[in-house]
Amino acid sequence: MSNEEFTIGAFAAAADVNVETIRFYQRRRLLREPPRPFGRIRRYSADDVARVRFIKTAQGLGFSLDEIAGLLRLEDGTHCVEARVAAEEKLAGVRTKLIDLQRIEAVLGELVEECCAATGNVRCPLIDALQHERDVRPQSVTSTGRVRRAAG
Amino acid sequence: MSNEEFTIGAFAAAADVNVETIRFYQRRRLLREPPRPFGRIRRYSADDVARVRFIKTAQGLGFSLDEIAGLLRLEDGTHCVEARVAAEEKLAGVRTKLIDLQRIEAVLGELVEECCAATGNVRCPLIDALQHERDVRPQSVTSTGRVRRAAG
DNA sequence: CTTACAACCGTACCGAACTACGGAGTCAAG
DNA sequence: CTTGACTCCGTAGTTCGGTACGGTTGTAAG
Repeated sequence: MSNEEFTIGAFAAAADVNVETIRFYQRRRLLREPPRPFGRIRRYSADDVARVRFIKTAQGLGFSLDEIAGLLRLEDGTHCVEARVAAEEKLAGVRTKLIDLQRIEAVLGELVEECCAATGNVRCPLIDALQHERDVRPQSVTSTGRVRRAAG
Repeated sequence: MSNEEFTIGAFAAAADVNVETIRFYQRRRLLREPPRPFGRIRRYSADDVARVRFIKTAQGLGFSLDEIAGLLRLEDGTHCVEARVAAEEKLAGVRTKLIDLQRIEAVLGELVEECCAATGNVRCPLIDALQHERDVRPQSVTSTGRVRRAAG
């Protein structure tokens, strides 16, 4: 099942990415470099393909390559306790994302339902949907609202 | 409630981004440039802050600035029919993201629960979680698996 | 054994999304 | 009415995530 069957070209095609992307991920240590038996060509397995697809999916969900590396490290069996702590943190982040996405989904769903029903609406339902728990008032450090820059 | 009360500095601080990010978004037409009455300084409202927060949240969910511009355009009331079609498309994408996130959540949750319970697992549950419906077999265009590059 | 297409590898370049810089103008406090 | 922090604006630089290029080596078909 997970024999080394793919050349890098077939591997890239199967994972639906560029060959250069594979090499790039190898440099970033997101993918292994399979052994190259005596100056021969490397071969890849279906597991590698799944791994790349996972990376791509996670990226689409807003995770950076560093974060994805962190997720992938969770499962390698070693450093059990750290993994648990890290997993809990990731989980919290994932659940926040889920809530935000669900709000967007709800609003988009309504938008499709009602469509033009609400003419003359001034406020954006999409933006309002994500208003939860954030403090938005001016910080009035001076009477004119002068404050230090945020480290964006 | 939505008076023009913030200078750009206070605005950026309230939205937790860099001042330059505000200007950048204005150039990208993601944010309005409030009028500048006779060589005076611009002022921003709490609605502007909410808009920036929305942009940042949507980015964290994997939307590009162009996609976010599309989402924001959905709500401006005009072009009703196109908005409905666009919203339906966005909704489909959002639901895919939701499913993937839920799978990641489930696996992370289990990871936290069971932790080291499963020693000697070879396959990654995280990756397996996202295996749904994707075709992963080699394309064997020739007997050696030579195929065109994917346009990553 | 040639020949053509891949793999290999280092380096250079690319677009997206910021981030910094510098010089001129604004403005509130002293 | 000066001073210093802040705004404005154009342009240049940075980081992230690839993508392209070009020369060398591997390899399968003829």
